[in-house]
This record gives sequence, structure tokens and C-alpha cells, in this order.
Amino acid sequence: MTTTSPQGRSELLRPDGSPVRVLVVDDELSITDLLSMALRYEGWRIRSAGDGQGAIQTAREFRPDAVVLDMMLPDMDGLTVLGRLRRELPDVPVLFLTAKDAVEDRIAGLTAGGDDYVTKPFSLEEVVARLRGLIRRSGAADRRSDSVLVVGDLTLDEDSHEVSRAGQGIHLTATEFELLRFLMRNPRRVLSKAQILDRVWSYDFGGQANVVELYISYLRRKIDAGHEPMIHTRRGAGYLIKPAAS
Amino acid sequence: MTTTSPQGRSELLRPDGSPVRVLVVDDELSITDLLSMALRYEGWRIRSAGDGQGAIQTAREFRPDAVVLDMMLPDMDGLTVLGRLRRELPDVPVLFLTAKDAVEDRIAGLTAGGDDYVTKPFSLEEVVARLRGLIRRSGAADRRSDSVLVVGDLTLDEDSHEVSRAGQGIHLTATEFELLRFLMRNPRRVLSKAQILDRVWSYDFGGQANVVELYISYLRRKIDAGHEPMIHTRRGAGYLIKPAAS
DNA sequence: TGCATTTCTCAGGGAAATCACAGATAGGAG
DNA sequence: CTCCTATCTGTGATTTCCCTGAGAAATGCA
Repeated sequence: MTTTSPQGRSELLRPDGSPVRVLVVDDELSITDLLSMALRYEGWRIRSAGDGQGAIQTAREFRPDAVVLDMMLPDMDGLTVLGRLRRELPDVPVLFLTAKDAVEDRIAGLTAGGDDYVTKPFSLEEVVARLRGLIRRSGAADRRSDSVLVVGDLTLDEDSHEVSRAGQGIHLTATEFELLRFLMRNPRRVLSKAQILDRVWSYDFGGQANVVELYISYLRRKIDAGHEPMIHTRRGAGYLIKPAAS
Repeated sequence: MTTTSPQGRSELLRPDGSPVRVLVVDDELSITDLLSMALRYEGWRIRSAGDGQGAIQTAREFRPDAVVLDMMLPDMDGLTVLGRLRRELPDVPVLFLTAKDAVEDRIAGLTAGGDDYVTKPFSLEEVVARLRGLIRRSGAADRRSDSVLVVGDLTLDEDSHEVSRAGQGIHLTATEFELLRFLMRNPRRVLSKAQILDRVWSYDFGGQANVVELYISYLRRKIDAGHEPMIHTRRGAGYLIKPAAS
């Protein structure tokens, strides 16, 4: 089920109304911390584990609705962990974390059962979006929840990656798409450049902070051109998106 | 009965609305795991067994609507298992898994009764498609569910393997056909190259990921040539198919 | 066996996306 | 009004991703 909180954020809930539970497994503490924080912010209940052994144990008693699993663990192979997890929780969807250069290697079969993966270094938006997709499709959350974000006459479909304003289709690049998704998931809320950088760009991004300005500029050309602007600058604070009407 | 979920995936259900039940029998754990995962994603209820003995027992109490049966089991011959299965469940359709070099005659005789087979290594699309066909024809699912996929003016018949666009017949090779089927079973949804590789190519495929690009290229020549394109690239995300109109 | 078809690898070319840099522009304080 | 600073955006370098031709290898079929 999808509810809308007073702040306008929509939360994914389980059919009985309780929060979604997610288990995060990674041996790097900085990663589990980063992910736990971001996923808690989504309103989800989070547990984390640093190795395969702990993952199995925690899964057994925590019974998560989804698992984020690093394929590179100190004590056992990712596939072994996966196998044991499946024995405990046959239907739980798994989001794999994998090194970029390992993709060719043995991702084979990983996405076959409806699972998914992201490569390190990832952006938090990407992880959150894919987790939401997995949970939605697994049926742990209400299936009727859909994948379309709407703000005013602007719509963004997370499945088809289609964006349109006033019925007019708009082509966005991957980064533009993620930025707009982040804005639209937080309508009427000012997002600082630092927040945007942290969510939309990879955690190891080392570039100039003004990429955010640049991409806001790109978005405006595509979204706001010829319309009442929806993307607004709050000088010294950040950016926000809101319906043109108000 | 065939229902269409909000995401556009169609599910095969039994006449009373309950999910279809499938029993998977194979002694290799990696195979039962892979199949269980993929078939659960189809919305079916899955049980698995690792030998003939377990297969019979599970069949007795699970009463599946279809069985996936490896012909090479540790404890007894495939034909023996089949015989005992038939005693328990006279009408259940069986999908045989067999090594490529297995005696064709023997299998040919078996499939005369409406059963079917695939050779190892198989692709998941193939297994799913054949199972759907068996279940549909057995009457466990509503018979009115048909086997023709339609997206815009493009049609694909899963039974006859005929494909046509705007009434014009198109010849596709086996791989092209499976790729197009996978796309058409997920219209308007972006499918990553990894997903495509995992579903359409055999589970032991160890080659370059750019076969997907290559086959997309082949498909475009045959499907989109001289028409408004239906196959679209989402750079950095994957591919999707949708009606030309929108 | 020999031919035709299909599948796949490899590599070059090209287009698109990302980003740094820097000059232009606009908001706001005084 | 002027200056300072934050923000915007044009240009182009670099990288990444995708497409496709050519041919090798595998497969199927007569």
C-alpha cells in the first residue's frame, strides 16, 4: 500500500500497515551505515549484518521483506549466502551489490528470479528505486501501488522511464532522470545541493559541486521550457519542485 | 484465466483463482533454485524435490498442476518416476529436462501424450513458455487464455511461433523469437541487458554481454524496418518495446 | 558429407552523456 | 546604485555506451 504522509512523501507499507523490513549485508561499515541511514529515511525498518553467517542468522529471526546483499563477503561466497537465504526465505527479493568489473563475470542468473543488482559505487537514489521496485513486484507491499510519480501536470514512470509534461513526452538522460525522480519524490520540499549530490550521484563522486546546478539547468530546459516553471531556486538553500498552479 | 496486473504482466491462474502449482524435480540444487526463483516470479506456487522418492511423496500431498522432471535422477530412472507420478496424478502434464545428447526416440514417445521437453542447458524463457503451454492445454488454467501476444500492430503467437507486423509475416530465428517474446511479455517496461541475458540465454552462457545488443539490432532490422520503431534503447538502463503510436 | 543457417566474437565507428571550466547573469545587502 | 556572491549556462574535452559489419565457429539439415 502507498500512503501519503503530511509532508507529501509517499511511503511503501506492507498490507497490514506495518513498515517494510530490509536486511543490509556488507562487510564495509561505511556502506552499511550509509545504506541504513538512507533506507530508514524511507520509513523502512533496517537491520544490518557484516558477514554471511550473521546475514543468515538475522534473516531467520528478522524475516525481512527484501535483502541488500554484497556479493563480496569475508566469510563465504555471495552465491552460498544467497542459497542459504533462499532456504530460509524462498520468496524474498534480493538486491545485489557488486563491483563494476565483476558484472560480466557471474551476474548470470542473478536477475533471473526477479532479483536485481547495482554496481559499486552506486547512488542512493538508484538503490532506493530498485529496492522499491523489487518490493512492489514481490507483493510484500500492496500490488496496487504503482510506479508513477505525479507532480502537477508532470509525470514520471519508474518502470518505463517515461517522463511527460502536459501529455508531451520528454526525453531525459539517466542522470537527469534520477535527479528529477529525487525532486518529484520530495515535492514542495527544499533540497540542498549537498543532499542532491549525496542522493543522486555516486558516493565516491569527486567532482565539482556545480554539476547539480548544471543538471538543474538541463532539467529546466526540458521540463519548464514553454510552461509555468515548476523547478524553483531557493537562493542559499537549494531547489524544490512544485505544481505550477500554486 | 489470464489476468493483467497493474504492471502489465499477465498471470496464469487456475479456474478458481488460486495460483498454479508446479513441482520441480532435479538433483542439482543450482537448477532447482534457479527454476524455483524464476517460476515463483511468474506468480506460481513452487515445490521442489531432489530425487524420485521425494518427487512422488511431494506430488502426493502437493498435487501440482504441472511437473518439471529431470530425466537423470540419482535414485531411480526417469521413466520409473514418471510411471509412479502418473499413478498419483494421471492427468498432470510433465516437462522433461534432458541432456542434449539423450536418446531422442525415448523422449519423442513420451511427449506424445501432450507432455513436452527441453534440453539442458535451457533458457528460462523457454521453460516458462513451455510450462505455460502445457498448463494452458491441460485445462488446469482457463482454456480461454490464449497464446498470442500483441503490442501495437505486432503479434507473436507462442504456439505456432508466427510473428507478424501490420499483417506482414516475419521470419525470426529461435533466439530472436525468444528475445522478442520476452520483450513483448513486458511491454513498456525497461529491461536491462542483464535481465535479458538471464532470461533469454541459457543459464550456462559465458559469452560477451553484447550479444544482447547484437540481437536487438537483428530484431530491429526485421521488426522496425520501414515502420515507426517499437524497440527503444534507454541508454544506461536497457531496452523496452511499446506500440508505435505513443 | 557438404551446404545453409544460426549463433557468437571482435573491433571500429559514432553518438550521446557527463563533466570541468569560465564568463554571464541575477539576487540581495548596504 | 554598487558590489559581492550565488547561480546559470555556453563551449568543448573526455568518457562511456551502443550499434553494426565481417567473419569464425557451431549447428542443423539434406
